[in-house]
Amino acid sequence: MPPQGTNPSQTSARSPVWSRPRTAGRGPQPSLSVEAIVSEAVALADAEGVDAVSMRRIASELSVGTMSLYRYVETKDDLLDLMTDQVMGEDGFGGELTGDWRGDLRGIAVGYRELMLRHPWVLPIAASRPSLGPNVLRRTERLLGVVDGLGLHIDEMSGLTGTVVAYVRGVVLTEIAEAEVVRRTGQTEDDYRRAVGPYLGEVMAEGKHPLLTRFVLEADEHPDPDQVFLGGLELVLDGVEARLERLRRP
Amino acid sequence: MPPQGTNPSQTSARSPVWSRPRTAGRGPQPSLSVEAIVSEAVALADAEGVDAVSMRRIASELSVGTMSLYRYVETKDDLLDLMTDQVMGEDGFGGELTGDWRGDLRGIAVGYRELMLRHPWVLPIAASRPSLGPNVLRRTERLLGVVDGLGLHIDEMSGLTGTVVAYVRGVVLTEIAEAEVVRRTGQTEDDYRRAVGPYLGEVMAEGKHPLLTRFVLEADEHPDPDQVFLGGLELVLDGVEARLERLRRP
DNA sequence: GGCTGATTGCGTACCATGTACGCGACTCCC
DNA sequence: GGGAGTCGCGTACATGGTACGCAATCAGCC
Repeated sequence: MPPQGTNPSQTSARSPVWSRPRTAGRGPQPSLSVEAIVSEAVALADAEGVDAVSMRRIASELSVGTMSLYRYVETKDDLLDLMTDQVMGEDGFGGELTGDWRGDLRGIAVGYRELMLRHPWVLPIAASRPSLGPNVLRRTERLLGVVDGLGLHIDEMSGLTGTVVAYVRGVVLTEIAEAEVVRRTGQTEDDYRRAVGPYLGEVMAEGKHPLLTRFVLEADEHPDPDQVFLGGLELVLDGVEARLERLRRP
Repeated sequence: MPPQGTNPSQTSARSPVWSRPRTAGRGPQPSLSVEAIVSEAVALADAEGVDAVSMRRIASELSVGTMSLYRYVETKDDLLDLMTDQVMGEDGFGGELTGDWRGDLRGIAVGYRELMLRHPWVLPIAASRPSLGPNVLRRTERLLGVVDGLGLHIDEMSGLTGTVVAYVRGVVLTEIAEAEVVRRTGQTEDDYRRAVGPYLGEVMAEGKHPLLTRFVLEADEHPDPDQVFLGGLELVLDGVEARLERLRRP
């Protein structure tokens, strides 16, 4: 990554991947396709983590020279955008909305979390400027649709849904980080607890952390992550409900 | 990073940084200290982003050979843990709790967000297994203290506070990602909007995305991030309130 | 006061990354 | 059949973390 990172540069006008021309014409038959590259990259990222996705690796997996990939994809960031959009379409968006905002919102949140757990590398990408691929657009439309028809201003609609999305991302961020540590170091949560146990024992013996102590001694050691997520989600949905009521009788 | 990433290895028992012996003794006077290294690394990360924090760079900033750092710090990951804990203590934790759970929780959430915006690199670290440094421990204790004395089981206490924390992290994740893009590419949000405008125009013209269209046309173009965050936070706190009421009368 | 052995600083080396550049081979259009 | 545009890709560069081993340094013991 050459002179980058310190240049408030002139790149300010790159057009989005989605609207770049698909030139056709004269030369030899392309032996690859953007789709093939994207699919391979997704498979790699899912199986071995984002770090495994290097241009060299993708190329070798496709039995192709590294630099050949750059005939199809402008930069690695573009590739990541394309990967994200592919994956955002894979679950068919979860079917029609029912009109029950609470159920619909819950369904979307659950589906979004599952998608990100299947493809841990999407979270950081999805959380930055949305790469406006067709599938991302359809998802956004559907999400806003949940609170449509309730007489809200668009800013309120995006505020409500945005809050739920933020919660989902926050939870998933932690879950992914944990899984990532396990994948990279091979140290499971139990290993960790054992390694940290003696130190925590000392800390508890000091007596300055009574609640932490209660937590270590009394808390459920293996809470079901799904239940934890769903519990917090209902809490957030209660918050949405309260807000909706307040907005409807001013 | 040599043979790592594919080894379900035997590392399973590394002790936490916090409990490693500080050997003293025979040799020459150390010309550095862990603290000096950590401080330099934090300064660098804040000023130029995590990517600027390389062992070579820190060393050169301290006018010292690269490999000298490894006499004080075992790996870069350890260094990141140490950096995190340093930063977690910098705001004095925000003073005494008032006993008003809603105000206290709001204060902690606001402070936590500010801390992460000041030091964008902490989020991914804080979200994975907590590096149990002294400052992190005090923060955790304080957070649990907010919902202490309400007669809740420790699992409920950690569920409630965890949900709030997840929301904060989700919001901040997006804010940081945006800032990071600006820092790295120099493309501001307005530049982005301009670059993407024509493409979005086409999409809107198709007519398949009425809500997205409303959003583009009617939504506040420059919402105050603080207000957006606080708005969502109140929503979540309403959810907490609802949950508390339900828990208190079973 | 000199020896022993631990500790410090650090140069060198290895492998991995993204991608700019430019060359030769291919193929469609005229 | 020739020119123009495209494809595949080898080479090269700067950047990253850190294993290894050597020389300089100094505390403690005799």
